[in-house]
Amino acid sequence: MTTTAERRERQRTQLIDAAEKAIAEKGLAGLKARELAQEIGCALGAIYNLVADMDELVLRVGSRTLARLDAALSAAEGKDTPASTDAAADRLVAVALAYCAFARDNLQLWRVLFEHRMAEGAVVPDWAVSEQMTLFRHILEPLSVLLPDRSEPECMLMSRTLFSAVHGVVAIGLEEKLIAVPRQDLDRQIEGLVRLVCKGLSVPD
Amino acid sequence: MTTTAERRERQRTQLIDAAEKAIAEKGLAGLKARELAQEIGCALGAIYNLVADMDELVLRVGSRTLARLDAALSAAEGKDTPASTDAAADRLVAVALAYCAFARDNLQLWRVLFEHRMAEGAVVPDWAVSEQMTLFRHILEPLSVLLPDRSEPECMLMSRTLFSAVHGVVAIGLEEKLIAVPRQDLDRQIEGLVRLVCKGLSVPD
DNA sequence: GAGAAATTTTGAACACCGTTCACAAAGCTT
DNA sequence: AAGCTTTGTGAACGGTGTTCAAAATTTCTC
Repeated sequence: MTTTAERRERQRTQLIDAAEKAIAEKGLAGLKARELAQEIGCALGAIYNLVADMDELVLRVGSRTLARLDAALSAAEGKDTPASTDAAADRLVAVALAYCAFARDNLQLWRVLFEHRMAEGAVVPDWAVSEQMTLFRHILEPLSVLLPDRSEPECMLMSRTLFSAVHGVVAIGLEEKLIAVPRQDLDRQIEGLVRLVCKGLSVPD
Repeated sequence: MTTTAERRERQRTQLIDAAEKAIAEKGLAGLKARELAQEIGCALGAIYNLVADMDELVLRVGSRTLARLDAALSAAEGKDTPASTDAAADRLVAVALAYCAFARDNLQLWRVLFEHRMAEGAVVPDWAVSEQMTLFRHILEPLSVLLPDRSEPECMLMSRTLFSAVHGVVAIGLEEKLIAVPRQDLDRQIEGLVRLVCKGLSVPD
């Protein structure tokens, strides 16, 4: 016997599935409540029994994307923790390139992680925040090897900066604006940037 | 005697003024056709005699923002072209910091430059593209001093990468997401990043 | 200048959006 | 089976950008 709660949970999953598919195919602007209702076979208003509003739905899709991104980055780095600075640099490069590859392969879903701003005044839920933070271990760990004599907060700060820098190159590179790094040069430029930073960090002033 | 064309041109300017003000105060989502019509004292439909659609209006506002950004960057760099690599690095730092300051002081208008994507299939007009390209001279010029033995296309590529990297740090830093570099550390991190890259570029492998 | 023709301005109407809510249907308890 | 509670429904609401027949205005012609 399927309880009401179980069925609802299943339907909620269907809804997120449909939303994920819609965003992947048509972008965030292509996410329509009426289409979703038709897709999962329920009334328009029923959607609001499954999620509070469209914002929550987008957030849930983002959560999935973040989980897949985490998996992709984990797969990219070698199993063992890097001991030498060279290995740490290699690992940072691998993570950056994996980030770029993921963004390319999941363009629309990845964009949503950043282009979606909450409705006026609404606060991002805690679970969404902590999900984002866990991703930083992929950078923080190798970076700590490169910066053995800096404090943990300082390493964290540098992690954020490095992430933001690589993210910027990827984000603008995957737009088709003319100011962008051409797609064919993207991987090379990203690797170059990360190696440049690693070299700069390990060379004394 | 004011001809029809003159009056129309004046009204178009009023419209862009109103749109600029609305975006600066309330963001891109706060740009409403009906409010603009009321603001400039014309009928709703009259807007479409002045611009083709809202996309064009946003583009025109962006054009103004780009012009002010160009002026801000020009003001930030010293008058004379840098001869030494040190001076070139200082200039790149100054430009990056000026970029950050401009973004901070013109947050909503600056965001529009990047977050606005054209409606399906519509192509960005040529004038908008060339405007963007001219901004690169602020980076390309000092960078050429730092990279005397690289080809011009290679310098251009490096310019795009460096711009994208700094842009990423600024863009994420000015969001209030927790993954961001804290605002108080932003300037320091940007300077650090640019100096790191400059150092890496001038040191032989 | 008067009248006709062309042009411009108007705002109601249209298509579409997310969201709500009175009501109908279904499920559950007694 | 009856009554009560929970859930599903889709028309309706307020909002958006855009259109277009008609009204107002300007321009042209004689």
